[in-house]
Amino acid sequence: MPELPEVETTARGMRSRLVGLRLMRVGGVDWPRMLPNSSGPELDAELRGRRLEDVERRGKYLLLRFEHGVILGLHRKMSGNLLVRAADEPLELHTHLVLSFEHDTELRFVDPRKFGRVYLFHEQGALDVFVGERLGPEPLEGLTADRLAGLLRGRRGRIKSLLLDQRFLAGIGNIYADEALWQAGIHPLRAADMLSRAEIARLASSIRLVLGKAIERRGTSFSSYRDAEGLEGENQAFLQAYGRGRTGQPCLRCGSAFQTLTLGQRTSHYCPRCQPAARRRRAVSRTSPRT
DNA sequence: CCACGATCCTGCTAGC
DNA sequence: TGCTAGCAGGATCGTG
Repeated sequence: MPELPEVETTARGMRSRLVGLRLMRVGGVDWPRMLPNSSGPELDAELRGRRLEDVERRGKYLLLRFEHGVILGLHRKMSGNLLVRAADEPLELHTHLVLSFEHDTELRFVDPRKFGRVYLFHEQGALDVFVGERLGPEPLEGLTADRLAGLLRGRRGRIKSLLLDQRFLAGIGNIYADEALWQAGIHPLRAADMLSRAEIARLASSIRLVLGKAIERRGTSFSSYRDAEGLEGENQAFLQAYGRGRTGQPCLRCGSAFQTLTLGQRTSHYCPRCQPAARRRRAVSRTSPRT
C-alpha cells in the first residue's frame, strides 16, 4: 500500500512524536513471520531501555535508529499502518507488534494482510548490506535527466517494470509509476532503452513532480493507508491516471478513455492517446553474427 | 538479463 | 440477500 510519499509522511509523523523517547517494552507479537531475522523476546531484550534517536526513510522502508546503533527496519508491504497511540487507547484489530515508549506512548504495527516485515540490525554495516542488495537510488535526490539516462542505459526491460524494480529506483510503486508515466506521456510497455532523450527528461521531472506533490499532500489514501496519527492523506483527490482505466474515465489531457493492461500481475492505467505504444520496429537484417 | 506465475494474507466488492 | 471469484498501494522465488 504505501509508496515513497506515504512512507515519508509516516516517517515525519513518527519523528515528531517519538524521537527522544525511551523504549520500555516490545510486545504484541502474534505473527512470528513478521520478524524474519529476530523474535519478540529478542527485540525486547535488544531494545528495552534504549532511546529512539532518529526515524528515517529509505525507499519504502522506515528506519528506527536506537541508542548504541541498533536499527529497526520496517516495511509495510500492502496493508500495513504504523500508528502512534496513547497506551490507554483500544488496540486496533490486526495489531501484530507494539513498541511501548515512555509517557504511555505506543507505536503499533497494524497490518491486516500480514505481509509487513520488521528487520533487526545490530549495527549500521548490517543495514548497509541489506539495503545494498535491495535498493537503488532515491528518486528525490538528484534524479536529473542525465542520471536517469545513465540508469536506463543497457536496460532491456519495459519502462514500467523498471520503475517498479526497487533496485532501479527505490520507493516508486504502482500508483506513482502510472502517474509519472502519464505525466510524461510514455506507454508503460515501452522498452526502457528505446526512450528518446526528451522522453527521459520528461520522465525524470515527472517522477520528481508526482512524488513531491504527493508528499506535500501527505500521501494517497484510497483505502487503508493512514499516517502515523491515523489520518488520511489528500493526494487521492489529485490522481490523474491511477484507477482511471478501470471504468474508462476520460483522460484529463485529451479526453480519451483510459485503458488498463496487465504487467507482471499488476494493473496499469494509461491513456492510449497520450501514451502511445511504441511503433513496431521495422525488421532489420542482422549483419553481425552473434558470438 | 528478462518475463511470468505462484506465493504470502485478509478484506472488500462486483456480479450472479 | 447471500455467495464467490477476483482484485488490492509489495516483494521474492523458481522456472523458462
